[in-house]
Amino acid sequence: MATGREIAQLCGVSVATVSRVFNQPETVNEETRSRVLRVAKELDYRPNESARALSTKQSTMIGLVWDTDHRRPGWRHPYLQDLLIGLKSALSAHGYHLLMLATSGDAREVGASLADPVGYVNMTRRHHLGGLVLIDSGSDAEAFEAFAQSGVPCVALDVAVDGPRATYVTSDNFGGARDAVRHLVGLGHTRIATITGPPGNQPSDARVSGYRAALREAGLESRDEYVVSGDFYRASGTAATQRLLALESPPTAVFAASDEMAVGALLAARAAGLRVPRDLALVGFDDIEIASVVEPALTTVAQDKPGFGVAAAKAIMAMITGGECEGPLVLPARLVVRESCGAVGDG
Amino acid sequence: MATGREIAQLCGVSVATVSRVFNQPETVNEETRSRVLRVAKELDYRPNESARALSTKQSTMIGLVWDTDHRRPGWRHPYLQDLLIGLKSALSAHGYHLLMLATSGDAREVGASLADPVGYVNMTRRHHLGGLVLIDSGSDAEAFEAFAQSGVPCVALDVAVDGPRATYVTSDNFGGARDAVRHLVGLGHTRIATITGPPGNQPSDARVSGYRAALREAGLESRDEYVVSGDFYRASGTAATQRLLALESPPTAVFAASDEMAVGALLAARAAGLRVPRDLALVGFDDIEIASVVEPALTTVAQDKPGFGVAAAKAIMAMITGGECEGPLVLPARLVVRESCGAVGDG
DNA sequence: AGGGTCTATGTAACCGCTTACGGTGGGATC
DNA sequence: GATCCCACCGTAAGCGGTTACATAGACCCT
Repeated sequence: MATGREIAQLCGVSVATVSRVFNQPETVNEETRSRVLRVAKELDYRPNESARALSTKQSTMIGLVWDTDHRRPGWRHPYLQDLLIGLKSALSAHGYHLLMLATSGDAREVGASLADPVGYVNMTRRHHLGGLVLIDSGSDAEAFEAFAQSGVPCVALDVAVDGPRATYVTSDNFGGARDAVRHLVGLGHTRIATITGPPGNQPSDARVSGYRAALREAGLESRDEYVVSGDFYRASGTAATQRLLALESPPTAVFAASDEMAVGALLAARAAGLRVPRDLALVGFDDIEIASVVEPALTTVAQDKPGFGVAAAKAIMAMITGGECEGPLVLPARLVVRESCGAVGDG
Repeated sequence: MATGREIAQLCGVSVATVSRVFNQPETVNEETRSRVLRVAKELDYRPNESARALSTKQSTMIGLVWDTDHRRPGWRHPYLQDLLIGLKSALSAHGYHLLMLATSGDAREVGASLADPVGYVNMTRRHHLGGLVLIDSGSDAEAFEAFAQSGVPCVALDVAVDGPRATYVTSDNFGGARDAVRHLVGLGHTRIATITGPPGNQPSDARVSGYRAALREAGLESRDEYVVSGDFYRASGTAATQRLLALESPPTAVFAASDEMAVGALLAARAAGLRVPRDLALVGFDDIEIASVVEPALTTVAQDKPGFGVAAAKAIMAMITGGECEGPLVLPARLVVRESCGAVGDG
């Protein structure tokens, strides 16, 4: 690889000038600049990122904190791939790259884990990362708080954080859930239950609030027995539905806080001999791929999946360049009506 | 952040000694070493990766080449998430991180794209990456070849590459397909068709070979009209199936080279008033999440998804440390029998 | 003509770590 | 007791950039 020094020699200028050509082009004479650029192109010069980072104490990398170790096996993030696509393309536009931080330690003690956010933060400093993207991995709000407080620009997904240079992006969980339940209400249901995510999980809590709000609006009482908690996984949706169906006055419609749980509910209904949507209407949340494929296709609340990545990237870049961080970013959540709610084709 | 110099001063040693403590511990006196380590711990010292990389011309990062830009919208890699989990955990064990390289250019010409592998390769040198992981993104075999030839250790997924320090990891597509079709043969089918991936796609080609081999074994003739090509997407599965059903002597069983296409086939069958598996048996490939959820659940060939990541990481690390690169790694592909082939519970 | 300004460039220190090379002291060897 | 070896450690030269500061010339003004 050609170095700046070589270019300098070939052009008869100093390395400082070469550096300036790339960093403050306006300060160098038109003719000199083009000469340097030409030679640089000929030599296929690429500035050494390590040297640059060492010198400026700033790299062109953003860290991705995604803890996979403590997950339940079988768990899949509902929209990781789209998120990455969005993140990557938005960061690319600024010349930034995404660094997936290693989580477990090794002999050299590179390690970091959510249990030890300090480790991550130090990784961040080690690599002079420009910022951090935190992917919600359950109920790690406390751990995330440590990141947010560290002063490193960071944006969390699906969990509210507070810190000097921290924001978060999340869907309009409240609104999405409210719309879903409104739709059910509009279809004539009065006994509407909900299956929630794990207690304390923020998106889940917001969805429950939306559910409650829609009931209130409609003048329907909200019964505690109709709010049963799951954990976002499919099996919990099945179990929750079984409990609901065993009630003295079982619901005629269920709003599940995740598509996985909605599928679980579907299985439970099927097992109980109920037909969906005729005997039990179902609405999910997330709009994962499965949603459109199950029989009947799942009515659900879709999130702007790549939008998460794009929004996160924008927020990070804003903090890096501007310094000020924006307030929480909430993305629209849109009800997509399919078959499981009994209103095919309706909006 | 504490630097090596600070530690050196506090310990009354030179920076060289501090460096040695971390890189060649055996060359430094027991007592000195523990003193340095203690102070390092107190100061929460973390070596500066940029400086280290600059000095050694080797970073602890592996590049991930995953071109999302030229993809059809809506396309999702069948097992990206598992792949990443596997990759990440295996790399972490060696203290390595995964860098998702930006693909599109910006003002600073950081850019790189599969169309310009040289760009990526330069990114690689810029960051002193230890190696590259190439994710198959269609039929980019030619582009990948350029990476493989660049001399950077690289391992490709699902596409054979050849180069001084390159290997690839793939499933036993041939064996998996053969098992699938054998199973169909064992069920009594004699008119078995296949829906392939895009022509030239290596996993697809191997699956077709497996299909042919199983027919040959069974003494069944392989008719050209029974081999219709798709593109891995769902819609192509539907279209292909329609063509197959319109044949004079339509098949009674279809082996699709991807689950997405199998689902497409399912839809086509349903639309044609056929019941699966009674009127048409179906087997897919990949075992994506959808497979177990559709009605009827899809019999398919499962790949060892996290295994891809782990194998890729191992191969890379072997090349980095050992120098020699291993031959192609082929992971087992296992037939999982569900309902769509008509042999529930059977092995 | 002398002084002030502005532009374009060079000089050199520095970022934090690695490593080749050389030096020191103590024990073993003859 | 001179020699040699070895374990341990320091000195200093990089790695390839960035940037504060200095310099030099051109131009304008009084």
